Amino acid sequence: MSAPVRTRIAPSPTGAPHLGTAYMALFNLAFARKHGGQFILRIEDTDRQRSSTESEQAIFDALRWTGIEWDEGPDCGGDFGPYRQSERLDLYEQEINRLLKQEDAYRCFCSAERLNEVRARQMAEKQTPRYDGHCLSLSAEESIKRAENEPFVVRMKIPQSGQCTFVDELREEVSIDWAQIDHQVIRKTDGFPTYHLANVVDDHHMQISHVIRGEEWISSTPKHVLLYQYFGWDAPTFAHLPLLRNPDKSKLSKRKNPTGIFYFRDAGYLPEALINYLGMMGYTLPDQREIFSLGELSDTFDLKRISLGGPIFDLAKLKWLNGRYLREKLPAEEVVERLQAWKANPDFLGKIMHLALQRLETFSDFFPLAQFLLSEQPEYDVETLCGKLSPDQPAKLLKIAEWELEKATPWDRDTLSSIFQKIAETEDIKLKQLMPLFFVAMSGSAISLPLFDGLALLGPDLTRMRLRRALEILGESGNGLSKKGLKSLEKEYASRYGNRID
RNA sequence: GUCCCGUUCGUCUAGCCAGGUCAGGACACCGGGUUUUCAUCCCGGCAACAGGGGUUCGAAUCCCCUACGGGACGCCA
Repeated sequence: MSAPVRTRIAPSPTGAPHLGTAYMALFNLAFARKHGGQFILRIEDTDRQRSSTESEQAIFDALRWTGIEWDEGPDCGGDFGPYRQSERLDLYEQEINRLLKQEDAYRCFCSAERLNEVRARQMAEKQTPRYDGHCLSLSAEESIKRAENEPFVVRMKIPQSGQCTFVDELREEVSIDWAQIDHQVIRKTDGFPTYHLANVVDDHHMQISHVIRGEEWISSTPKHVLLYQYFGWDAPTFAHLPLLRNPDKSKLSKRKNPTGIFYFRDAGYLPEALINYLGMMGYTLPDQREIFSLGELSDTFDLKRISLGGPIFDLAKLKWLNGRYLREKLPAEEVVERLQAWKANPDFLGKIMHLALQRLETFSDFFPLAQFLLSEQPEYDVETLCGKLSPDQPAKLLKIAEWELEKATPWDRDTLSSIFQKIAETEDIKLKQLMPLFFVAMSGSAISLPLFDGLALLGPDLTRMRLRRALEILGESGNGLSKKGLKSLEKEYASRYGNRID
């Protein structure tokens, strides 16, 4: 008589849709399907600064592209909506007030300055940074009164001692001392709930039965468990999956890997191969077959078969798999159709033609010119890349461009153009001298189609990989950035461009 | 720093829960064959139980310690 299985994926619409989202979605979906349950997409847009509707749309598009489908979500509705947290504020407010009334939470009026001081002192004394409970002693009357004209946050109370023990489906019991847990803010000054509160409230109200999420959440699970207790709700079953890793074993990051789902689309991978590959990261089907569809994964899916070591995302194996799909799973006619839908269509070729036309004498001239827009990565040697620049310059300029391009919104010709002009100015170098480097990094040749238009067509994900590849080539030839050089460049960049690297 | 999680070939992993196979498969790499080239395909090879201590007739498998790796420690999620 167990409750129906309902799983969810809860991405926040900040930045480009991440591979990790597809990875978690895949297992949530497979689990739901296996048990005849529902899979829900919920948008966690409680960060007002960083959330955007473009990003939300991109999540829909990216997941749809991979072939992952959700039963309920902001775009398709469902019986437990709305599925966008920014549309559920009343519910959170009501639940927060309940916690306040129960005295399981309290208002905190501490200033950011004071909190920073406290944190700095604790760090200096090598303690775990934690709220010191300053506002905990406020009386109910005083708290309410001050709230009328002072900004405040709401924090949840945490037991003074003892530990929280919860069951993770994949590792049995996990225990964490309450002393490790901070008095988590559950309502921000702007009135929005934080992740922890909204997540628990929504999972309950949406009747989520299994929370299958990344390992990074293990340490905050006690907060969630405690919230369920405060509310008097049954907690869902938790299962924390390993995190995808970079080749150096750190958590997969776009600094070291392509992590945007669109990278794979734009670089010419098949969604079914990508999904298949993600499915074999940390998981094997009972019969150990390596080529399988989402449906086949779902039919036999068993959470317990997940292996806990964080798998390294290996492009080489993904490519091999993609090749097998291309030559074994799809008929040639369909490959042609897919190829057309990819970039060999009038729309995309038209955009390139717009740039190439003046440079054509015959049709034969077209594809060589367009090649860099149709390939994953052009080839060139380090001499071509460096051109007339002094040896220490290319790496520095490429790195700065990589950082500056992070901020390019929208990703269009004019934005890109102004970014490169800014770099030229700040570095006190003529744009004309600066450009050959980027022409080569992007197209493999100093002579190519207009760069900014080209980059605009290429998109941020492919562009980033090309910059990185150029940096890699420089590194191999001994002209790269040393660890130290990178550090000092970061500092220099922060002061000169007024921007931090995060 | 503190806490939590993890650890089988370079990489993805099977085997572990219910101790007993030359520790199996795949990618990558190397060699050979097929192919007018290349790729595909086929055959072969290289290569791992992190270390130490227990329990046991017997440990990759169970227990403990150490090391290493990762994650978390935000009014981000």
